[in-house]
Amino acid sequence: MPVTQKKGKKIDLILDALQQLLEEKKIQNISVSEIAQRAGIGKGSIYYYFTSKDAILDALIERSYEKPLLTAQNLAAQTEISPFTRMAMLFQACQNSSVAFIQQNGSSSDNASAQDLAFLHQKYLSHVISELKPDLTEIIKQGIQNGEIHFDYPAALAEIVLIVIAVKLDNSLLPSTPQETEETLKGLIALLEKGTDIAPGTLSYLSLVPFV
Amino acid sequence: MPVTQKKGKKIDLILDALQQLLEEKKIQNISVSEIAQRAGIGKGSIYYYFTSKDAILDALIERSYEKPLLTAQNLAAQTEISPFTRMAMLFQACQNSSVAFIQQNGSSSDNASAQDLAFLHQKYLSHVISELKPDLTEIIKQGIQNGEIHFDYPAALAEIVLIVIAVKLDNSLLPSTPQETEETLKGLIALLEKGTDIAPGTLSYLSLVPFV
DNA sequence: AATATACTTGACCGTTGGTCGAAAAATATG
DNA sequence: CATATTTTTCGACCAACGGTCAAGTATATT
Repeated sequence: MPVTQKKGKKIDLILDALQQLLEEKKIQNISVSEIAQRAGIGKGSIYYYFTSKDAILDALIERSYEKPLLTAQNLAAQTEISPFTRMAMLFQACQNSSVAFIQQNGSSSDNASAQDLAFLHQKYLSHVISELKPDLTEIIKQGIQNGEIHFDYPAALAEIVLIVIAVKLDNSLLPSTPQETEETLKGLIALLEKGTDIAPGTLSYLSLVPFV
Repeated sequence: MPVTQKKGKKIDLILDALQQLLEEKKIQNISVSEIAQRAGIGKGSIYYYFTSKDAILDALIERSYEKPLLTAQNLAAQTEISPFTRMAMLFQACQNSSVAFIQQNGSSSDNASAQDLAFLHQKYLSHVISELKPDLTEIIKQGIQNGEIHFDYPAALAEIVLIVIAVKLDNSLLPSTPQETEETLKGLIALLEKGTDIAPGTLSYLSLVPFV
């Protein structure tokens, strides 16, 4: 049995504990001792595997997006599928992953300003955008080669789309009503279709993304 | 001498102290006692004016953007100036304000992961986008009426532009090299010009915005 | 002068993130 | 199997934190 396997098991135990606790309360109100207790290990052991409380959170977010990110990479490689379909699948893959613990948990007993989740959200946004950008860029580039998309800055376009969608999807940076989100999304689609010479309606699937 | 005046003086003293300290180190490494010490008052007094450490930060950010936001509102009202010029002025006004303490301070002796500034940045982004949105929307609406801009979702367009620019300007959510920022910006301009039937080049001033 | 109100303060409290040395478990070596 | 060596576990411990508070001082009101 390889060492990494065993080490991984313990690490997963800790991450599971944190993930559980995050569904109950906010990070700022979760102590390292609490994580240890929930994981059924001593507090000291936590610091054998992680350098800081922050590092645990980082690892959890990374783990949560391992699978959808892999999906994204595979998607980027499948050139026989239309770039738009692949984009749609990419966004779907993100949606379906365990973003659950990112969502607001208003039922908690403890109340701190909504801003307390800043850590989590900042990390989520940062991670998902930067990881997805290369794949989406690749997809767009292929769309340009196929002549289905007309635009000179594929990487920039990928980043713009990801930023807007991720920020609106997160809904904590700029809390919005579903109507407002819908409007922004429509605007983005209109801008993209007109700005990249895509046939109107091609991108309409984006509005089907199950926001919040 | 009105009471609010005196109270305001003390509050400004506290905010000044925090602003100073933020130029030296990260919030997580700034203690409330330290703020009090720098402000020349007792720690207890801080809690006479603010309910929490977080609230001090909120107030500082709000104070920092009072003037540029006022400028933005005035700008929105001046219909005789071209909407593009007003947009440029708006972005300039934001740049010139005291965003200094938002910037990364790599020279500090203490080292925590860059993510520690999450609070600050989250609040900065949230504040500046939501406050500027109505004004930019108004400017765009006027541009549409003038026939200078063609687009069906002015509010959405304002939000999209603000999100992308603010996120890239902040440069902490998605740390980028100046070249990458330049590329994204060029892409945004191209997308806007093509997507809203603006004459090419009209928006090029955006690339002059002194990014980081 | 007396009373009431607005403001100031630092000692104090409960908790926290993180350290540490020792113990225990696991593994390797003979 | 025993012994040596490394890896892993642990909770008492620490300094430091955010926040409270009762007691004090200034200021205004009568």
